[in-house]
Amino acid sequence: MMNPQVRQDRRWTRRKEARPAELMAAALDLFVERGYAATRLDDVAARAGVSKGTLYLYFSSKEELFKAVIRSGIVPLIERGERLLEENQGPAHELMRQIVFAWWESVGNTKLGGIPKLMFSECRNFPEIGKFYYDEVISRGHRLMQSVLETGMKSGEFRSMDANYATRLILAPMVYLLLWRHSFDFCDSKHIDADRYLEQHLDMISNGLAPRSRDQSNGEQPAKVISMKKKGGIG
Amino acid sequence: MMNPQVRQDRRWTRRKEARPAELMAAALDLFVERGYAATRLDDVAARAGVSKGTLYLYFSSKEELFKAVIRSGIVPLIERGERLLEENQGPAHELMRQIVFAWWESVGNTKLGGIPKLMFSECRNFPEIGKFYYDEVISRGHRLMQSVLETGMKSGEFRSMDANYATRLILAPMVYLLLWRHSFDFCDSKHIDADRYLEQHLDMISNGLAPRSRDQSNGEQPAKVISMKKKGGIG
DNA sequence: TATATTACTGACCCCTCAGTCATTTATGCA
DNA sequence: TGCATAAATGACTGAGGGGTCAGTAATATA
Repeated sequence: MMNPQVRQDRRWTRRKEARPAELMAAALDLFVERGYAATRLDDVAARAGVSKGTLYLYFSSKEELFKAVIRSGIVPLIERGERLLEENQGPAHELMRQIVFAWWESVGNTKLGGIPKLMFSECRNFPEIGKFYYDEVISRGHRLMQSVLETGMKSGEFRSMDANYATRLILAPMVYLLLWRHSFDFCDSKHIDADRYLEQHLDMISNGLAPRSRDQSNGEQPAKVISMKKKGGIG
Repeated sequence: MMNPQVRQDRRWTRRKEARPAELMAAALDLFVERGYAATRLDDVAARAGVSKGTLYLYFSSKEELFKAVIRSGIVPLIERGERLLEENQGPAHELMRQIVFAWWESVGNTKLGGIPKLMFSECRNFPEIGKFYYDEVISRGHRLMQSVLETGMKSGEFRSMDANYATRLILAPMVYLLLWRHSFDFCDSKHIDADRYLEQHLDMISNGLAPRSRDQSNGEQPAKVISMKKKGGIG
């Protein structure tokens, strides 16, 4: 809409190349803010600086627009993550740090962070898109983190455990942070500081709740104190 | 004839007392399955075995029905959680176990588990309900877990750390499990086994990824190997 | 400047669905 | 048995919004 040439006299200009991206950006904003159903195509078009008719020149339906938003927004990101892993071979815990913060900077802390929220909300209504997102984003992201974990286990940096579930448990608080940001954060007087949250996440998954040797000595073996073995009575 | 038991000849019966609960149950199912906007009141009524007109005898609007579903479904649960904590005073790690699994049995593994998903999806569209849910459920649940954590820190069972963020990090994978169940689980060929997932969660937050002493010795201090200190190069 | 092309507009169509209400049916009571 | 009343129905209404298309204005070409 902001053409550098002086265009005040023109009612509109032809910008075939730029329209789809602008429409998708506008749609992303509104879908994230209001959800799929509550987003009106008139509003999407208005935000992109065109009329609804123009929107239909580039996207054949609301659902197609939705698909395009998801695809174009997310696929480049996961590819970037995979490249990042290939290029670096440091210790597993360092790789994990890097992935966590790179993800936060390129997804969590940008408007793209709204996409996961959107997908969680809508994937039951659009199973096809849900499957696409699962295959192209979730499972690839999962594989990425799992390979880091398994590397660390092989090297002895991490203890051995079920890598599938451990991966889910590492990713869960990250995704949860995103979902929180795009839902309840507005109710929360003390907003989450993402860096601290992620920092403490890394700290907790590596060190757990166990007291460090220097912290405290209460006469019991830490390993015994902190183990939560199955189905005990409540004492 | 005129036998109250025989009702095949009646087109419908008067059941003033039972209707609201049946309508709310039907609405919960459909709201969770399809989201608020995509749920038709005709369908809710049909599932409850009445007509749409009857629905409006008991709820003045779709939004009021939604509020009623949330309120009636969730408030008893959090109260139960608070009672559970008051009644028990075992070691912190045992209390945590109990809360985690009690929550799973009474919320996660029932149809009530759909409510958090619903709230995450819709709270931006219904800020008033979102605030209500935040105050009456989220922050109370948070306080519950945080008090367990702080107890454990005071007793030396847990190391000391920021209790607010630690609480979030403990609750996040639990809520995430719920959200997953109600969104992407249908795409996932290997469905999450909730008990194993929660078990491993308790294990990870207490023991972290650090190798246990008996697991492996690679010549470094475990405390050093597993610590993920800030901003290192990738080596 | 004249003509052809096409990006873009916006009024309109039509269906869906929240919400209404006149009517019908069940039930308590005399 | 009949009447009064409340519970339940389902056809109806009107607004909102997805989707269309005849027309208009910008640009390319000559």
